[in-house]
Amino acid sequence: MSAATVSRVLNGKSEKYRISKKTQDIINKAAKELNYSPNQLARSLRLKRSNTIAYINPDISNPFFSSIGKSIVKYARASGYSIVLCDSEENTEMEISLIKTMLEHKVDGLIISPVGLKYAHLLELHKRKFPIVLLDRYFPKVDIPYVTSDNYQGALEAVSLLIESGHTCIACIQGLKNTSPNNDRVNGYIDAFRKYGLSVDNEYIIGESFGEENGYIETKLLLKRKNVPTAIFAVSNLISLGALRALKEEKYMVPDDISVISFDDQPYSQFLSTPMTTVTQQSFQIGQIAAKMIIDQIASKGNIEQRSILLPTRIILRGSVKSRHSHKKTGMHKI
Amino acid sequence: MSAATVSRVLNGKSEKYRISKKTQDIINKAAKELNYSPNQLARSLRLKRSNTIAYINPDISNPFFSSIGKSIVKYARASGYSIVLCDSEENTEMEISLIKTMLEHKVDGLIISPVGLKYAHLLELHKRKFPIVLLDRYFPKVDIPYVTSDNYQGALEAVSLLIESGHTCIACIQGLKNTSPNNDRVNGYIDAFRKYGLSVDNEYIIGESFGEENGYIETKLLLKRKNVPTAIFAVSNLISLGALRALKEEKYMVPDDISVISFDDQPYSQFLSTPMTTVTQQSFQIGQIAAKMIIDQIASKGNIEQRSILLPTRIILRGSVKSRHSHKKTGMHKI
DNA sequence: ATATTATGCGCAAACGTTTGCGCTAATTTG
DNA sequence: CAAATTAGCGCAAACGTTTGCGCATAATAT
Repeated sequence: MSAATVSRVLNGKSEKYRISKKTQDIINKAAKELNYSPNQLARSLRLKRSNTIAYINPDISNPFFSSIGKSIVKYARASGYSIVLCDSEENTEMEISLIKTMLEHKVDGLIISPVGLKYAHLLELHKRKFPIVLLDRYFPKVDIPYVTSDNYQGALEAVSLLIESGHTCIACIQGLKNTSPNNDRVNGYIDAFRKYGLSVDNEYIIGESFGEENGYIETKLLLKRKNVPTAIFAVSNLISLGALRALKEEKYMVPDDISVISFDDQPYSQFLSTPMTTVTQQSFQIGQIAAKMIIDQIASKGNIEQRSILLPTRIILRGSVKSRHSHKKTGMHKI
Repeated sequence: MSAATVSRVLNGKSEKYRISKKTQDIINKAAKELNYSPNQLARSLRLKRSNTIAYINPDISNPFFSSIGKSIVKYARASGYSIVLCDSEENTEMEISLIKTMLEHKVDGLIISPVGLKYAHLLELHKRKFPIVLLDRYFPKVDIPYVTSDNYQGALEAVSLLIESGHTCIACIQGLKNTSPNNDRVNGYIDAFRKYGLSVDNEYIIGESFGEENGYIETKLLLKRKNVPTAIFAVSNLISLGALRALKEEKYMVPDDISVISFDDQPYSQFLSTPMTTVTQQSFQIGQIAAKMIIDQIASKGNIEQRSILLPTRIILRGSVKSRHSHKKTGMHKI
């Protein structure tokens, strides 16, 4: 029984290579008995594909990314792919190094939530027709396919809600500058002001990272200003958590002293001391779509022209936004 | 320039094989220029090691596991290993299948937070001297090395706190039965009652999964009993989240109507409508230790006798536990 | 000048698969 | 019964490394 025959039987090519039923039985039985399992390294080496996809993101412990990770892993496995998870720690150098490692490991494709400040290394892959899809953060100037939420629209609606509730001094605590989700959300913030004919004060667009610490620090500073804003638009779930920490320390009540609205809904959002009004993303779908896209790219050997996907967000109204219209003053009427 | 020489130079074995400085330079320069990067599949095939470790757990989107995942990934990478993350979805069949896949991919070792109901497949690996370490869930009957928290002690302290606060009717909403963290925590619960000479009522040990839904359902049922407990001991972070959901629906206030204490601290725990008293685990250390252990096993080719590690937990006192002692009745005095 | 030792590098096997091609034996056809 | 066809399977190359061994050539010793 040559290795060749074994290979053909075990890979269901008995038909094609006319392996007799008898031989098939012998091989199958032996495989069972010896508990044979193929060496995927050798297989991948020969086949030039590894059935492995890498998912690189900036912070696995962020529930936003971990839930996306879960959906990727789930969908990919159903399609016969394993996922190698990497954490770039919001560091582009690390990201580049991880990609190199993944390429050496011959992953078939790459899903990446990049740090988002540089794209040369990603563009090069795409140009080489290496399967790649961006998730969450993308590059407007560059045509690498991506899937993300409609961050602009989400922010526009969130801030509109604040304005319609009578707020005019609204701080925007942003995440990492010059990344697409941040830009889009900040632009949504700005355009909401425009929409209502208000001017935006750049002094209230602050912050520089998606992390908790940033939310904490910026809120602390905010509360020391002479004009403390009446509302905060937090650009990520971790930022709002940090903001809450600062507000609590400084004994500000939400929403009585200050309103808060946050991007990213989480399971706990409804149980916060004041349940948080959030703009929620369809993270499970995002992951699943990204997985589907990368697998399609792999199947077509990078010769497919893929359209990027923008998923709608949705505002979940809870108690963290207070209306500043006194019932007597307001001229607004519910219909 | 033969492949052999190139290999030796690029792997720093020029000394050993007496490659001339001149040749080294030529090779190094060419490698730079051609942007050469080795094929790790071929390398692994030849070397019989892949510099890859699998981490299988029951739910990546659970922040407990994802933060552990992050620390594993971080430590492993620093030691030159990549991590393949798998999600068994609390399903033993899936777990077995994932392990098979990982072995076929020739991972060098396996860190696993098993479903915890069966261990034959794990024990077999260990007996074959395949590097494996259990994380969080382990098997008392079996000597596979593990790292986990001192769940018994944590539960004992948590429930003792409730009892000392004057609670006697305390529900224990447990997770997946017959898994070690669950057993240990339930035993801690029971022994706390014994310690104070109280009898435990098995009717109040309920539940069957670590998930949110379980916490919700069991709390719902609990609140319909004729004797509603005055306190709930939730055996996981997700269970307490589900409990909160039910309590809110049924308009029970924490801690005035009912006290809650939960295993697993989370960043948001302090911001809940009543900040939650929790028993916190050192998840980052758990991940790091597990990574270190598996790497040591790999280095020793499974010939190391490893001791399992039990990390202490710590109670974080917040507002979700109410004292039922009236100040007049109690004979207890602060010193 | 010859024998010895040191230096520098390539040959070829091995890792475990997959697959085009071809060989033998069995079967069918004329 | 010979020729042609078909059935059934193995040979060997290829994937890209690593490494023991050995072969030249150069340097040194005698």
